[in-house]
Amino acid sequence: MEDLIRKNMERTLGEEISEEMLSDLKALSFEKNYDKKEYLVETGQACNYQFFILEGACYSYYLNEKGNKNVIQLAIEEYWITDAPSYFRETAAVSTIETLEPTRALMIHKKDFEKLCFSHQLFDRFFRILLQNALASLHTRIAKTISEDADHRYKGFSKRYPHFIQRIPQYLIASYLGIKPQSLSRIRKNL
Amino acid sequence: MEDLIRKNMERTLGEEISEEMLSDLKALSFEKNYDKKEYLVETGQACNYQFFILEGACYSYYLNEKGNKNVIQLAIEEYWITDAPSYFRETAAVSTIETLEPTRALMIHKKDFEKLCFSHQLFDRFFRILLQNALASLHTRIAKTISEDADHRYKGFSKRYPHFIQRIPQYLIASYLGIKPQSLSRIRKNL
DNA sequence: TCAAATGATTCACCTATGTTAAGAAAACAG
DNA sequence: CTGTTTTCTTAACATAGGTGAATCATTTGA
Repeated sequence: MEDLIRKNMERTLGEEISEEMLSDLKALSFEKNYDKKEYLVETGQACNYQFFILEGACYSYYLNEKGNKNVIQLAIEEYWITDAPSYFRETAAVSTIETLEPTRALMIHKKDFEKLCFSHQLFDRFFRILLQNALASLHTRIAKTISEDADHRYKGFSKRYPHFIQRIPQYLIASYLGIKPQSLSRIRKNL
Repeated sequence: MEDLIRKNMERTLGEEISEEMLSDLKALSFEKNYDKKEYLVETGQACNYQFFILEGACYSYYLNEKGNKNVIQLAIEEYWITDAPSYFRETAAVSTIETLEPTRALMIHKKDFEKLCFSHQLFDRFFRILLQNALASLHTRIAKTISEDADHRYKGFSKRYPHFIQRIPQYLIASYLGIKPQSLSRIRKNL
């Protein structure tokens, strides 16, 4: 289904987008296929693209000094993912983004992103709304991370993101929740 | 100094803004003074404004079931603060925003925010950049919260936000870091 | 100017989660 | 189908940080 992106934009904006806008988007973006375990972004390099997942699954993580992965984002079909610091400022990526399955993604270069926003106010609005939503979600995530115990966080996560529970390895969900895989296993044992 | 807001916008955008833009902003925003311990936003009510702090200090927090405050944002001069879920979507505020000192803030109603973005592309851009920066910071905060121990988080925080260490009560900083005031006190004792 | 409220510290004890290590189960590759 | 790698589980033990209670210090405001 080629028009996942159109659907995503129209749902986010609450209005239909013109054919012209869509064709400008297609002209300034492209699709790419990745195998399982390939990198979309690597720490330390410039992240020049944001990705809209058309098919597949991936995740982003930070590595700390001890070499542990700390999962920042999970993404499957219809999710947007990128290294925000690098894409939006002019810095090196702080996270790595890796596929979990063979993945097909729509990619938008940051220059083209600026062009799109400049040429259609509706793009500006669309991306502003995406950012607003992301911000609201992160506020909620922070609040839960600092206030709830691991058990509650896992229950809340499973309820809110059942599609992730089915597709993402448990040890990555554990990391996303800020706990160790063994602890998540223990939590699941007690229902 | 009346033009804190201009300074903030120009620094963020990396370019000067026109007199016209500035006067449109002034026309669609207003200033308000708050006493210490007043609410800018209350949980459950619509949050129709975003606030740019001209003078003073405030913080936003979620209350969990047990009635504990969980600090989401801290803000002093030149910081923007609002309840993102409520301001950007059409929902009730999930957080409370309260002053810590007598505070003077510039307020922008969400309707006027839309108008400003619509009438000057540069406003769109400005707010998109604000959001992008906020997002990048939250990614970092999440990563640190789930990967570092309390001691490291406090050290990192003091280094990055020395101005908050001086002005914000310790028990709120503890909450921001996801720990109890007693623990922060224990951490500080060991330098 | 002093009582009351607020914020910080300390301590003894407790608990959730981390650590290490091992083995079972599932997924994958040849 | 079979061996290898990845993911998940279990358990014994260790520890960072939570809890509750008491005390001290500081700020506030009547």
